[in-house]
Amino acid sequence: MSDLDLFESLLSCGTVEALHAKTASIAGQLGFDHFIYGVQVNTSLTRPYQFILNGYPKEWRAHYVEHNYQEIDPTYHHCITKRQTIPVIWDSRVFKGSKEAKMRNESREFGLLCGASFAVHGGHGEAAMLSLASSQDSYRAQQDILSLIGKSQLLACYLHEAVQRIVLSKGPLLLTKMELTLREKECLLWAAEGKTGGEIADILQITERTVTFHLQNAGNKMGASNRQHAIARALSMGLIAP
Amino acid sequence: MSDLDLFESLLSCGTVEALHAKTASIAGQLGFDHFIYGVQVNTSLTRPYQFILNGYPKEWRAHYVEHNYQEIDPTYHHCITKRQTIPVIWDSRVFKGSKEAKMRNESREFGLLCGASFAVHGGHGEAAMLSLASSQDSYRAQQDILSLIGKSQLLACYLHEAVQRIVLSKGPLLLTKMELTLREKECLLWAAEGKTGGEIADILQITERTVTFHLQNAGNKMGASNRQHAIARALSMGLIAP
DNA sequence: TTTAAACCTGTCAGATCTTACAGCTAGCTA
DNA sequence: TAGCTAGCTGTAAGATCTGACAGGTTTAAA
Repeated sequence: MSDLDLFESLLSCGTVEALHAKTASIAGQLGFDHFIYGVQVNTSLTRPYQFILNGYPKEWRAHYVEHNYQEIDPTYHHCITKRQTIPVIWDSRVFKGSKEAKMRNESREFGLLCGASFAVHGGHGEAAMLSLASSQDSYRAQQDILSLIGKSQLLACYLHEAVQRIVLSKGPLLLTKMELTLREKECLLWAAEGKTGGEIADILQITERTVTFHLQNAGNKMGASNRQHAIARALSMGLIAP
Repeated sequence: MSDLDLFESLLSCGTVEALHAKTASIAGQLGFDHFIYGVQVNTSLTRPYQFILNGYPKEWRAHYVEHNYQEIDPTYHHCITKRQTIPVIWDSRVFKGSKEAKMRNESREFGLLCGASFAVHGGHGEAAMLSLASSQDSYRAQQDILSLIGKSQLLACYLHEAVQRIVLSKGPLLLTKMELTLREKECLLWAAEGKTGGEIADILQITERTVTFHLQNAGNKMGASNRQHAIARALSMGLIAP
């Protein structure tokens, strides 16, 4: 079975449980003992929606949540907050602050001796990351990570796609149903550029009433309570570009 | 030199020309004779901005543009229009329509015998793709593509990051050092959640006038023309990301 | 042919935002 | 002491947005 077939088998998982098992299996075949996948959708800025597939030791995960380590975790910041596209390999340069180093040392005690994190961003504003870790810390184990970095990144891409199909399409957001029409996007885009209704009307050669209409429709689709909210949602969900 | 070092060398390219040469070199080392990278940003929805790094035969590229093949190109639709995250390997299932098959056959005449396309999406709404092609069409060449698919995907990620850095460093907005006060960020965040001035006043236990004051100051700092604009800028500049 | 979606337009009262004026305190630093 | 910054507050006219009313065309799929 080629690597690609292996990854594609993720796409045929029908349930979260099957996906979890399959991912654990593939990670194991690549030589990783632990994995964790998380995706975040900024449907709300103060309370973003998160879905997590946890293949880490439960104790460490509990410890992480309890200490609110997401706040300081540099891999989280790299992949999710800063939305980088390249992977990050866990080394001392990454965990350079004292708090970060402390967190890293604690994670070692739970068996996460070396590893790397991979980012995937979907087209609907969601940011995801996959972390793969080994309970070996030998030079050999670290070299293995480097040599497997391409396959690992690809695993992240396929896993994200699989999660997308299983969870996000059925999830509370119905991202796929939140498609905006061309006019709605145009109006939102110009509104985000600071244009008033009248100015947008001039730009698009329609009446101000129609601009209001499109912005209203867009806002309703996204559950926005006013124009500002609609713009913020469209931006953070990647429906329009700044 | 490990693969990772090779990919990371892309990040130190200072110019588009250097990046082009380096990418061609890396693609060559992976066994690909041709590459093309394109990124699309929907700044204008009717005429989106595109940046392309063309390592395809010039004749084919000209032919592609002349016939407006972007309209029917299934790899473009997969990576850019539909914003998928997984790669697509060029086979007959992909180019299944008659127009698509015609396009594919013509591309073969220009030396693009087998290949694959890889998608990367950044966190700011941009969609990018990297296509890698070989002028060999042997079973061996096709197997090589499959075995190199992980590295190819990773190349796409690094190339995208490199393009981001070069384009952003030349960009007109070098406002990353913009600093907002705590109150300004708080007000912006709640405004982005759709709260009105009065509601934010209640939340922060200050008067509505003061909310207006902070939002005004934040807007002035960012050169925003109104509240919507300030929210959009703060979001796209990552100033109020939680 | 019917249906649906995208698109477009009008009026109008009331809520909200913008921008101008003006003035206050607290804390820090030169 | 003076100067600066962050934070806070007030008034008021005019611009802009919101929401609820009501109506229309075009296009493409069922």
